[in-house]
Amino acid sequence: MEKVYDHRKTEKKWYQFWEKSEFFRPRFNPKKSPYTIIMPPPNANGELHVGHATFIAVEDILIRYHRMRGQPSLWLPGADHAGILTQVVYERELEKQGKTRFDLGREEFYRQTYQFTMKNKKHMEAQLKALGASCDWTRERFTLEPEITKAVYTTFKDLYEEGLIYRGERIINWCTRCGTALSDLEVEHEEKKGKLWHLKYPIKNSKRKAQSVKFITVATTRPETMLGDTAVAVNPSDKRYENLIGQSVILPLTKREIPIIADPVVDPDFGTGAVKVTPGHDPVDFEIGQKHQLEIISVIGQAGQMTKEAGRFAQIKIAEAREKVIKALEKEGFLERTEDYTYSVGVCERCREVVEPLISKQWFIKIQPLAEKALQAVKKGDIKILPKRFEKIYFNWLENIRDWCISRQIWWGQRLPVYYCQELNNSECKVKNGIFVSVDPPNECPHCNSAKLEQDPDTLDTWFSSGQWPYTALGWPKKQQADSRKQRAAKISDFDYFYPTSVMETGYDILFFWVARMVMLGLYATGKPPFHTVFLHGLVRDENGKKMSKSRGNVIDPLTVAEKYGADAVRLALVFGTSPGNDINLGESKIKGMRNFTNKLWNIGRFILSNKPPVQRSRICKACVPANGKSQDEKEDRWVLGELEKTKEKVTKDIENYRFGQAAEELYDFIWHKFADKYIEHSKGRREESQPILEKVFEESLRLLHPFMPFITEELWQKLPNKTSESIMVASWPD
RNA sequence: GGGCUCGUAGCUCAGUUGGUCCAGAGCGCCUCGUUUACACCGAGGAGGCCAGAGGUUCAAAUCCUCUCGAGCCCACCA
Repeated sequence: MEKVYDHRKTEKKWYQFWEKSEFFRPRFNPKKSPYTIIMPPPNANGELHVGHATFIAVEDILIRYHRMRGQPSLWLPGADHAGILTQVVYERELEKQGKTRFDLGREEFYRQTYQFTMKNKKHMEAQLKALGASCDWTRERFTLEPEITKAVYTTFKDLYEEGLIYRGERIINWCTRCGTALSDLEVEHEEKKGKLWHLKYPIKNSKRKAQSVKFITVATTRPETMLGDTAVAVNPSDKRYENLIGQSVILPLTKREIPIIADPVVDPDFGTGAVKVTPGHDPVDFEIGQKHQLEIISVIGQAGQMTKEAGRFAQIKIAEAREKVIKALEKEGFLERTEDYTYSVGVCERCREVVEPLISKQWFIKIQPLAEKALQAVKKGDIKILPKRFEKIYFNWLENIRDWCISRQIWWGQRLPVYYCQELNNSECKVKNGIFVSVDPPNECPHCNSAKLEQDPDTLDTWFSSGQWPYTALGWPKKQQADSRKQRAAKISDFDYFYPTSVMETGYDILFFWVARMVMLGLYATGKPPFHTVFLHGLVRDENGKKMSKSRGNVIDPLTVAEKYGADAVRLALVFGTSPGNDINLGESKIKGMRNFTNKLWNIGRFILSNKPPVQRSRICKACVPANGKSQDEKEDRWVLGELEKTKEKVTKDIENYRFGQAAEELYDFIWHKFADKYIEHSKGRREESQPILEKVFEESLRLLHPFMPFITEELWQKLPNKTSESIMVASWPD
């Protein structure tokens, strides 16, 4: 054995061995309850980052542990097409060639993005393997493969036919760069320094009597939207405006007459207590408009410029229009004053462009009924969220949820399974507006048999498909699909056997985006919770707790450090001393420390395995050591075996309770400071006698350590003179 | 506006239902040591009124209240 452990000589070798031996594939056994983790499918548009490495470290611990406990354990890998993000990434690639997606056209763009995605996916698979993920590659899935898409369409159709998916013209978040609608979650809010403009709206007929015109003053951060105002609202209990309610104002610049209305959402203490209402460009105003049946005027278009409704400001970009409107208002004496103001603007999560609320015809999920069940599932304890504090956050989100806009005006993704019959004069089609949903591409309209059909050009929100991942990846709804011959004989499909899954392990940042949606859609489509436990890990930050980002230059690339220090070291560094749900600070020094531990382990092995075999290799167990031997040696023996027992107990309990950081510390402390520093040092004076105990403690330590550090433990296991299985992966967990 | 997390050794963090690992680990620092497992090492050491104040208790880093600091998430802040 070399003096220093070289991970480069072992890691690849053992991964290939495991995969070839089919150790990653669970053996179907109807008598045993399976253990299943569906891997959060990485986005197939780039490299794996340290966040991926975290879930690999944690999920692989769980899977390897349960596998060693004898459960048929499935860790199902996959990749996500990641809708808008991938489209943005590939558009940037095109930009380098001076092209846009429109130069390619929809089909060609899709084809190229598909190729790009496949290339990335392949690369990511290699990265997952390099990090030691013991997932079942024979079951790997991709969100855009036909089977998955069909399953996603099936759910869409069911929801549509139950009236839970509808098409509506409503106010949505619009990204002018991406040219698509976004859900509320895809909009991030940024603080921005701007102005609060106070505008004076003249009250109609107010100058008949007096010389001076009476005004009502409203404040706004977006003066250009005043062109689309269709009311001024005040609080009904506001004494100041009591007698103005019901009157109207003449909207400056447009000369339109709009009413003064009363609505309780208006806060009388904010600003002047009077607010301009622009139902076309503000979500709150939209709701006020609905309540009071106000006209909707869209003055901002999808390209980020003023529409013809904006009159003389038409075609002008928003920012410029803002200045021009202010100038015009000032000139005409409608600008009362201006003050500095910090407000928040919505920006597109993917491209950071400012998001415009505007009216558009989109597809929505009526979410309340689904949310209610998702709430109950956690409240009743059918699903446990760990750490528990996230349950509260989950409840809060679901209790205040709004309908989910699921249509996107992008090309990359699953196209809506919605078709429009062009024979709208047919009576049956008239009733249904010629709209129908079909899982398979239809040849004709189901109502009038017309072949003149058009498919909706929109694509589905990527989270609508990933929200169904736990069951679509397992082959739902095609029940016959089974993996092994035994399964087929028992007529049990993967879905039957492995669903509901055991644990959903992911970062807390996608609790809403993904976890909550999986619960809602899983309960809806399968009638069962998609998993029993949600375990949320923290986000990885740099060694000073700062967010990792390319611009800061503090990014740790997991593959680079794995190459340098070994995948085992990186994985251990990601769990050692961490606690559930709390962020993880990671610096290279920590990884280096863990690398040192792998070397320590290696040298413990080198010491024990290079010892001459003992004169007689007696069977070692606690009972074999004289229970009340009085010699120092016997005390040492009993001590180390007792410590081993304690460690086994603690580590097992820690893993069962998801305290991986604690478990790692226990193992580190026992192996290094108790076993090596104390017992082994002491054994040097009586090597032959202590050899059986050395071997026993070493062998069990390797098994305990294996879920955390799979590679080095396998390498050492293979060197054991009396190993009990052909791989440590399939050895039993020490009890 | 609502909610969450954190504040423990110079730095980064553990500390499970309050008591027999309760004051810990890694990195860093100091002294010594190249004894045939390991210098990616060993032996020893310095260093913390567990943010502050009050309370509950026989007993609190651990539970409760408040204060002060740091960060994060949600929200219809015109």
